[in-house]
Amino acid sequence: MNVHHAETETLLTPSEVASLFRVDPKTVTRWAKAGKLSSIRTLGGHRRYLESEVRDLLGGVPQQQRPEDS
Amino acid sequence: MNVHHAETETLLTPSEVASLFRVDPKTVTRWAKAGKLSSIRTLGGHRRYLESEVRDLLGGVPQQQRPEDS
DNA sequence: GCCCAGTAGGGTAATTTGGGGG
DNA sequence: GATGTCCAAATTACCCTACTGG
Repeated sequence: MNVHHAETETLLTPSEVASLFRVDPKTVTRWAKAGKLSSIRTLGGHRRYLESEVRDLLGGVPQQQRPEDS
Repeated sequence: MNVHHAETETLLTPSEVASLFRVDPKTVTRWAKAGKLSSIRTLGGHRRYLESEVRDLLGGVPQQQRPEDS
């Protein structure tokens, strides 16, 4: 059981997530709006993202597509 | 296990890789599909490429060092 | 309260994707 | 076999102004 408490979860800012994916911060916002990425809201309305989820979505290890995969 | 920190890896866009190789961006996509080049996907399906791998594939051509990397 | 980099929001260009044919 | 081009649709980047975070 590795259930971490939310308060111990590291949060990332939009620009930090954007840098990891090499996209614009606005694009990360669209992902959150589209439900592709979960987000926490500050009391002022700014979004924060779960580092663990972002790392998971990054895939960690890039993959090479196989030529004969159809 | 040798899990590299892909999240610290600098990523390149398709057009950037295409410019470095002096080919059409579509050609870079074909390289990725053929498994000749590893790639990461954004949540929207766009590909991002590892700068280190691209540099390596460029064949030992000395690259211009950037003055500031922060 | 002021400062200012970052973010939200909305709108418009630019890029990328995938397929097909040369 | 590999590459460049055309097409339509989807995704992303850049523009602005106003507000939040520290």
